[in-house]
Amino acid sequence: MRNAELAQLFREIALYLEMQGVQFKPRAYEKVAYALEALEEPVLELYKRGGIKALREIPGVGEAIAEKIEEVIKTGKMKYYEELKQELPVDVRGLTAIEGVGPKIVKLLYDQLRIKTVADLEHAARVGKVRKLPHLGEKMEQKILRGIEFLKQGSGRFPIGSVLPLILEMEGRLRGLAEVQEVVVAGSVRRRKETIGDADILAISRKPEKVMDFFVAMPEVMHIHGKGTTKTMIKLKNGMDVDLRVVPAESFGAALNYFTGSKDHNVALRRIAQEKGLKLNEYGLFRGEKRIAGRTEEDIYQALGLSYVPPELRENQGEIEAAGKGELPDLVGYDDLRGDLQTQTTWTDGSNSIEEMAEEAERLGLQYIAITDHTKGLAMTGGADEKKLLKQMAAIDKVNGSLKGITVLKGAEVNINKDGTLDIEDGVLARLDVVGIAVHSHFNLPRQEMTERIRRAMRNPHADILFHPTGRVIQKREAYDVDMDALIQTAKETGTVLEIDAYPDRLDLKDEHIRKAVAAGVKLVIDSDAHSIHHLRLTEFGVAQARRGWAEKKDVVNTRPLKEFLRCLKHP
DNA sequence: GCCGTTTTCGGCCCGACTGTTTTCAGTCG
Repeated sequence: MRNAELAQLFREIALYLEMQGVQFKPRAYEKVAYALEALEEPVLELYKRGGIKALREIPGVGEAIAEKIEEVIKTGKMKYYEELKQELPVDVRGLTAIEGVGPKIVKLLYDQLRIKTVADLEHAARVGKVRKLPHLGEKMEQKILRGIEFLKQGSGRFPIGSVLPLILEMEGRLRGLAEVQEVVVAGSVRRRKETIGDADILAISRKPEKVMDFFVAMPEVMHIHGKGTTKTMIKLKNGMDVDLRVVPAESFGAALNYFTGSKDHNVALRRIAQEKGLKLNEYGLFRGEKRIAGRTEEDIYQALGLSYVPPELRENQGEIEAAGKGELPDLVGYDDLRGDLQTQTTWTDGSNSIEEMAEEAERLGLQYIAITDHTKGLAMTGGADEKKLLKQMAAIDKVNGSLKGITVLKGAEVNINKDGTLDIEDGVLARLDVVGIAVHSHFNLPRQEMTERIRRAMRNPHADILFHPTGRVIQKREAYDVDMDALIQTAKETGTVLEIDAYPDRLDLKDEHIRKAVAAGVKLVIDSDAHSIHHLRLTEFGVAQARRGWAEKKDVVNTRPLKEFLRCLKHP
């Protein structure tokens, strides 16, 4: 059983226990579910390596849960779960996924109407049975039907690249109001998570009614969930929920901190406040009745004895401990990049010429750009063979002759064959400035074989950068099964640079891999993977990803000037 | 059920809004 499936099992147990009104245990199971999802190594491997003792090393896993995991590994089943399921044989996960439906309502629906599935619920709501239940009414019935409709439409999460521009535009409109003194986007958008569930916007205003009226009147609004003077919640036509909160100036920092999250980071901060005899909420940091901080986030962190934690790090993954010791990383900045090492042109599947790409890159302030069109293994893109590559090199020489402010590097996105060899011969690779290698086929190899395949390719003395190392496409394609620890190790040994592909559908490496790579001293590069001039600016998402992985400027080789950058590559 | 410079028991983050209430439960973040 995979980690994600096991996590789901525990999450369901948490829901069942909540339905029964059990105290505290649901949190314990939920916590383990999160921990399992965050775990890089398959639980099975972990167990094989260290048995039940190793399982207990997982945060939140104690004796009872370790035994339950062992039971699943040995028998494929969990008795405790089966019993809970038998007692209340309902699709808790499906039902609670409906907006406004939680475990208590699921239980009510089952007890009163024998509703087990989303389909059952939809039917009951359509014929008007739901509104007759205690605590539910006509409005809840309608809300449930709307929630079911929305669920049918999709996952409910949006890749950050698809929503950030709109959110920033809405922020800008609010900023333009005379009644608004300050406005900031908080939530997972501010933390620059890979996908966004909903957006939170905070504002300071003395006339909140007017701000809320303006907000709900925006043309993108499809539905108003609720509207008050401090909190208003809407759904946009694209399906995303956006909350706007108006807070007093003296609490703005506290509110910003609170609504930026993550939830885990907040909980940890509150614990620290508690230990100091203080109370932290969205209105400020209090000693008794007295507010001792709250106007800015900086004040709050300082009052808690912590250095300021950048939003991208706020996941309770050790940043609070580091902030306490003054050991937070000096993160790579959004303006630090000097070059872009993965771009495609009309020579293959890009839509702009070498010259157009170079000119746009120069306009964006870059000093160098590598042209890395596909190679022959990717026939559908018109991938280059050796001959075509040599021809393109000559074309690049010509462009370099006419451009002054930027250097165009000769590169390629070379296919890694199934056996780990490359699809361009070494003699030609040797003549390129930058060789990127990437997997574009045979995604379903077993873990061991895939790992060996890529390691072999990395050992090629010409292979400078491993492009999009896991191959995932967010919400479309799973990462292929590969041992990333082994790849990081090989990158270290061979001096191969690992790419953070900034294209918002990829964001590959993931944050936890970046963090491991940084810890191992592996060099990173942030690329746009641009297929047109409009994509070149997408590197900002890669920088965000790098920051979420604790990367510093020194870890990212394309923050360096050209000559220094070239010295970071292999030179056989 | 987990966890521990309050370690083997007694805690476990906190508040807004809705819809249903007639003082609050449930959901959400």
